Amino acid sequence: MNDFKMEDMVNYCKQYGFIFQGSEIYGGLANTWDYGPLGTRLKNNIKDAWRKRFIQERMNSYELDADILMHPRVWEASGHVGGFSDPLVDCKNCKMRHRADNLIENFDRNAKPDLMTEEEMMNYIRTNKVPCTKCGKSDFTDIRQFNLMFETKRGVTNDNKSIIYLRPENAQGEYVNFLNVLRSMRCKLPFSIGQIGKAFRNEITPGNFTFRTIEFEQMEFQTFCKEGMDEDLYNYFKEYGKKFYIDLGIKEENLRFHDHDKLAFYAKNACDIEYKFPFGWGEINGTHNRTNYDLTKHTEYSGIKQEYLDPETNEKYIPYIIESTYGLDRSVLAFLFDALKKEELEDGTTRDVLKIHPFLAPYKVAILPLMKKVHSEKAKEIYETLSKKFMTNYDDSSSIGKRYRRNDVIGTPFCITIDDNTLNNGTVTIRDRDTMKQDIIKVEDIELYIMEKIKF
RNA sequence: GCAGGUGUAGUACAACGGCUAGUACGCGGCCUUGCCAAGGCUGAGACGUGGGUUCGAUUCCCAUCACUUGCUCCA
Repeated sequence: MNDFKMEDMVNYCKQYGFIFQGSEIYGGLANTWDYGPLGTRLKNNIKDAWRKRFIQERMNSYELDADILMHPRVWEASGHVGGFSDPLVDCKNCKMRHRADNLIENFDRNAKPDLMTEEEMMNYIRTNKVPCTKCGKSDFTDIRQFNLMFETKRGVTNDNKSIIYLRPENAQGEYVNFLNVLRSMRCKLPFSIGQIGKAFRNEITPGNFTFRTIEFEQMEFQTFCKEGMDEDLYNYFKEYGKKFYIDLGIKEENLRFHDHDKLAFYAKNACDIEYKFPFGWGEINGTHNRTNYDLTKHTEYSGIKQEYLDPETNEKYIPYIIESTYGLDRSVLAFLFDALKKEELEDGTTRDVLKIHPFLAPYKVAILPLMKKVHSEKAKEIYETLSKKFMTNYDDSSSIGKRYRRNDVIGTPFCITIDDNTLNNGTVTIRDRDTMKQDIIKVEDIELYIMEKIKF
């Protein structure tokens, strides 16, 4: 169980510079959040961990950085222009909002709202007096479409042809560059394209802090393979993803798989990794077997064959794709919830400690001169050296105990105290956040000492 | 987007139709101390925004924005 509620987490993040409300001085903008100095470090460290695990340590994995803005035809091919919207109606009586297709389906299982146009759905509801599931009356507004893609326009003209979209998912960037990566990296199947980047969805959201936002960042991993290998890879990447979180310190009991029983139209199989947030289980990763759907569609819409020539069999085929997407903002939140602890001390008081994996910690080490007047000069010297290697914090105000606490609460794994011994013998006291144990080590050994313990 | 609730320093809370809007923790500085939130002195910091009523509004009213609970939505 988490020690902190969502509200406490929002305050914590604000207080210590992890996450601030977006546009706060103007009253805030719903569901936008800005990462502060420590949050940015944490987020970047998660990206680094992911990049190391998914790109660097895997043969045949390549990173891509595709543009957010893409040709509008991409979203026609992907189905987002046609299908990424919901037909919604409001009950005029009780103000309840419904999806028109769900209303019809509930009313008559044999009706096929998927095959109806908007107008046909409306007519069906009116002629059959389909009732509101809440109040029972049948008095609805017209259907309104909510397309979840953010639109913008390019150029100075305002005609429809100039509408472009902020990408609602990153995957298409990898798909449209399939042939480019294949050729330039001389890939053989199976190979993977990973990407970290932002996506945008114009959703009506219930908030939950950074769990659901209109602008969000994802770490994606698309593996291209031959049909037949797809299910093995799908199962492999589910486990691989879970291991990623566990290796970075998330407790296993706070993670679970959630297999989708209702699949999106492109998917053969889909499974989420969920984290136990205070509001319930929430998706932090999704792995999908997208089959050859996407590349087939892009072949169709672009007229360019998205095929692989198997060098051994000389067979040409459109590869299957296993997609595994990691929500970066959600991962930040999960890591924070999992690591932030209230710890009871011997004297009965408590301290908040961010017991986060050292690889993810915003600062790796804090330099604390025991006495400001006597030890600051030496402390700054050591700071200069260490900061070339790690994110290093420097704190010389208030008592030494208070400075330990300040660093505990932001997750700094090591605190180094500079005292008279440093001046005389060249040794420092290094204190471990989790064990509270202290070691006396030589100044020149600090780097190796820390390096050894922050490995991932 | 609908319905209800809530908006006072970084956080938690207080007060008031009119005087310099208080307290605690946190933050800065100085003194003292010197290895786990010590003490003293001191400093900075807030009535979400806009309009209305009023001689005067942080307080009452309206709107708006944000947060929040429920519904809805969620590739």
